[in-house]
Amino acid sequence: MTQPSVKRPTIREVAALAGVSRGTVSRVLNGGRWVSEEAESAVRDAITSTGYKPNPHARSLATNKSNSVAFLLTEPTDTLFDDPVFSVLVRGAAQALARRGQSLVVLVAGTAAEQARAADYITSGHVDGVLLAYSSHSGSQLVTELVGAGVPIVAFGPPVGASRSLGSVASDDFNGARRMVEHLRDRGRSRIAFISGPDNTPGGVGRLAGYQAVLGDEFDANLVDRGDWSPRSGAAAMQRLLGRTPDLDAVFAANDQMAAGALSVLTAAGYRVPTDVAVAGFDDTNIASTSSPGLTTMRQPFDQICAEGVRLLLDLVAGGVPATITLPAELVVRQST
Amino acid sequence: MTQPSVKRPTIREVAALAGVSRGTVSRVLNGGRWVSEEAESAVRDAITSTGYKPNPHARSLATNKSNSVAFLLTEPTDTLFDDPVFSVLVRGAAQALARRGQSLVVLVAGTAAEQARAADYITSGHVDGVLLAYSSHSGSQLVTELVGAGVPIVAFGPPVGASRSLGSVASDDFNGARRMVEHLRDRGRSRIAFISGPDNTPGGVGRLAGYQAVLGDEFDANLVDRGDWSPRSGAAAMQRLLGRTPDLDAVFAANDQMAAGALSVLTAAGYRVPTDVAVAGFDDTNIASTSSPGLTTMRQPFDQICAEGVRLLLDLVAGGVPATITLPAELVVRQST
DNA sequence: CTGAAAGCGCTTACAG
DNA sequence: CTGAAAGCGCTTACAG
Repeated sequence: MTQPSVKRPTIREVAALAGVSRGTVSRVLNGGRWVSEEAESAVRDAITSTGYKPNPHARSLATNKSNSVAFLLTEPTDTLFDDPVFSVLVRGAAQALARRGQSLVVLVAGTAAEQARAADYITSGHVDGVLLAYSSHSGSQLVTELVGAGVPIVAFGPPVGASRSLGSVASDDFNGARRMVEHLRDRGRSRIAFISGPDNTPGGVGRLAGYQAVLGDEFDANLVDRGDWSPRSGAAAMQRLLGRTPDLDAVFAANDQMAAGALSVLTAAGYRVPTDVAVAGFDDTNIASTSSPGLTTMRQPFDQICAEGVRLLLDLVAGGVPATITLPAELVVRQST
Repeated sequence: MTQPSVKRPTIREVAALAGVSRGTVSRVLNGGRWVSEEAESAVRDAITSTGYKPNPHARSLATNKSNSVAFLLTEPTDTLFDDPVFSVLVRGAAQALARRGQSLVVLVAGTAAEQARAADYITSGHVDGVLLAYSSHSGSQLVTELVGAGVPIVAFGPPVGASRSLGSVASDDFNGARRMVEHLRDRGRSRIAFISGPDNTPGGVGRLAGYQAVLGDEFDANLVDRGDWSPRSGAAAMQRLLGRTPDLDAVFAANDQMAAGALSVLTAAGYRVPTDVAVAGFDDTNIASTSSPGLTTMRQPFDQICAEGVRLLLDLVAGGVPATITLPAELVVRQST
């Protein structure tokens, strides 16, 4: 037996109570321009006394704006979603949007079926734009489709591929990686290995390039291996590196998770960290402060990244042009180096 | 210069092309009952040839259903959101909802202002119901308000407080904790410490009770300390425990994060894990498999939890009554015990 | 099984 | 500054 709940008040009730037309109420609701002071205050009083709240669907229907955006995840497995970066981005984006009266819909689209559904959902008008989380090739077809449909999109991470039509926000991977390698050198390390992310991945490219840039002539391909961002892959890469270059005295992984994986392999193999081998990561997610020893890492300014990403996207929705924003990463030194 | 994009086809175009009324198209769209085969196929053809997609806002306005639910986070800080459990729940809930044609809106409401905004958002009709993530006292006022407004709610975690009006889904904390303590005893441990979550917290209560139940007469209050779920708090609790009961030979934390914090303190203090002290957690989040040594833990069946939570909530939205579901947790043994 | 019509609750030119 | 009215794109009794 549901409550015979009284019907919610509509703009009609408010108008009647305030003694004005519905149009006037609407104008008050939408900024209050072209409304006399008396009318405005009468309307505001009527709103509070009736407890009126605008029906968002009616509004969206009339304006053809949903006032919400999608957070689109196109990675296939749990591997990447488990990445703490995602929860930080989701939270940050939701908060930044809320401040502007917009909301965030989470779309998980790893499988082909999910991607088809996501494309449908997005192009149906449920959302005004899309925040793209670390999308690599796995989502490229979907992204291409969305771009073709004219959907405003901003990617977290450096632009890849169709960058002309996408906005993007990222931390400065190149200089961040350089900074970390310099830090390791300052600590007296000379055989610095690098565990990169997957090829062609946002983030993967720039960090490797930064590493190479500092090493210059000393660059040794044997000191470089690759993971897929997961801790497990970092551990495997570390194993291979130890086999190939047992004289390494530092390892810098392109994210914290792989660094943590590398750390556990080193520990298990009897190396002391940082005495024998220094370990460094990238991101400064909670895994960095949690592992023992604590992980030295480059902190991505996630709050800023989210705020700028949201701003960029809403600009695009309002008819602006795509921009690319790069923000500096900051060195955070802990016990591992 | 925006594309002078052709207007999207509406139900009107589809009806015209199919040679039927808009009502008939609508019936096809909504299940196809009371529609002749010829009419149905004509409509379907018209839909594909026009590329028609229903406008969700028009539909919501007419049906008074939003077809989306909120994922509400009422914890104040980053501490808890950093908890990997959240990203798992968000992802799982979003996927379970997508399968049913519904979507998930993320609402972060830690501050009072955010909670007021969230209440407004929810009661405005943006969503049909709420998935409540691990809400303790911090969100109780908001929850009370929502319950009062008749909003369907399902909580992740065992019911606390106003359980009569909320549905809930949780893993079996009590028996899960019992199982873990028994495992530690099987491993020959006799001085088993426990790090609990905050008082009155869903999850915190049952796990502590399970621990106590196994120990019975041997229960020693000195072996129990408390954290706030964060790694840092687990480390602090471990420190206190070591000071108070240096003879402990195992520590069981109520979640993986606190276990990881405890682990790092033990390691730093020169204890060998598990030789000197065994360490166990709860949840089986990625932190458990990442730490070294790997953490023995109780795995929560998150996929099931999400699926059941969504089912329950949609039932409630459809007029059902609140139910409480408890799912078994599973022991996962790694190197730390 | 099907169509005509009312209704969902807003917004927005258009006159004044 | 304000009201009357059309329009946004669906759904759903109601007749037939």
